Amino acid sequence: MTNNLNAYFEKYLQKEMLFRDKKVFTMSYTPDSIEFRDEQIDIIAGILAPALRVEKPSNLFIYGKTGTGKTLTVRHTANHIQQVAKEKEIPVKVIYLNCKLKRVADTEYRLVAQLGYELGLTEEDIPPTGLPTDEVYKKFYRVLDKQKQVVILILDEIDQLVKKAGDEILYNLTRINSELKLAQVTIIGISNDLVFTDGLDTRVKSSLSEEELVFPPYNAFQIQNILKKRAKIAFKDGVIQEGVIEKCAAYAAREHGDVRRALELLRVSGELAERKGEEKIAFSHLDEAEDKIERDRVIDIIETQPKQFQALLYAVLKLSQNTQGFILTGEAYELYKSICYTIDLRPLTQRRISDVITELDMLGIINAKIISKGRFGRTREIALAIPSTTRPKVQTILEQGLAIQA
DNA sequence: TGTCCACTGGAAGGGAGGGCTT
DNA sequence: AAGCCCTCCCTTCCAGTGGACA
Repeated sequence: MTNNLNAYFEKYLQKEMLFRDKKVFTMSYTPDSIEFRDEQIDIIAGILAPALRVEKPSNLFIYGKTGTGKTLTVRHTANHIQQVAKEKEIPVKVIYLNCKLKRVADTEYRLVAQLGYELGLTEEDIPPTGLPTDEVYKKFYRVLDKQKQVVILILDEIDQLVKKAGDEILYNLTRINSELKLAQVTIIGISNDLVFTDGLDTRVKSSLSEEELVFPPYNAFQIQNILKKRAKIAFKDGVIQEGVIEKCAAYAAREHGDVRRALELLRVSGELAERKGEEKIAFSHLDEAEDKIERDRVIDIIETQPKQFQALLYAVLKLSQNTQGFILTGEAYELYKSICYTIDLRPLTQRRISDVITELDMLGIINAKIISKGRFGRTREIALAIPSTTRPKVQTILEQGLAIQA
């Protein structure tokens, strides 16, 4: 390769590129118009409109599965309101927070701190850690209440927040208005979890869902439509083989109508085709892309896990090579312990490992199901949720990460 | 029918790592 | 520097449990 580098780059430059503009594939891309969501936009706009009269809009709760356009639609509508407010000098402020982002808004302290930052406080006012939580609240209230204004607080993936930090935080937030003299806060909660509110404190529940809105999944036709529109911007003319978009949409529709998936699939297909120097994106690229996306996701997760998690995963991997069927918690724990001893790592307790198993399950790296073996106790059946083609690679990564000689 | 296994998962708490105020 | 308060990761302790078996 070294000797041919010039030739390679030369060829690279000459090669017909498939992409015209990749920005439509980024998360932050907002199309001028949002397809198939007029109804939802109208409803949201109607609910938020009182903000323009500096009255507090009702709180709103939005459900819908991933990739159904919730975030996009809400932000789109809220931005419009803010735009109008700005022109007419009406004091409306929109704050958008994604509660899932680690180290941003996944605990009560950090959420409130983040809200403070959004309102102009700095890390000097609220350090990332250290203050009592109610002190952070006070600082937040103070900056919020400095002027008469309506604040629209959009909490995306709010279910994640509650799962990690409990629902007390929502209780505090819904009561926030009674603490304020000038400002008013409206909360828009967005959740992927359709039964999320079931577990909430009833007071929180009723106050948070003054209004509710459900985003249905897109159907195959709608996904197709959206894909075509974006593909027109993203790719040069005629580089997508007939039927590829349709199939892409069909995949995604089957997988719960997730447009984000569909877009990613299309992008990766394009990249694969381009890298191979092909002129058209074909069905084969679509299949390859599906594989690659899953593989990258798995590898990315595994590489960033702490050693303890990796050691456990290695144990599960080894066990699933040697035994047919399921692995039980006890077995996995025993092997994990002996792995720890050979690599000089202090093993965690079984209780902790139990939580680690749950975490890996939630990441989709393993499947763990509680079963009862009657007289022989209750435990979890664990199975690796990694496609067999990816396992050798995973094994190498783990062996490197843990410094194990194969 | 009751027993009893091999765990699960809740509760409490410790201590390391951080930063605050005084 | 002392004394708080925070989060995160972890341990210890323990009550709870579905269902095969006696």
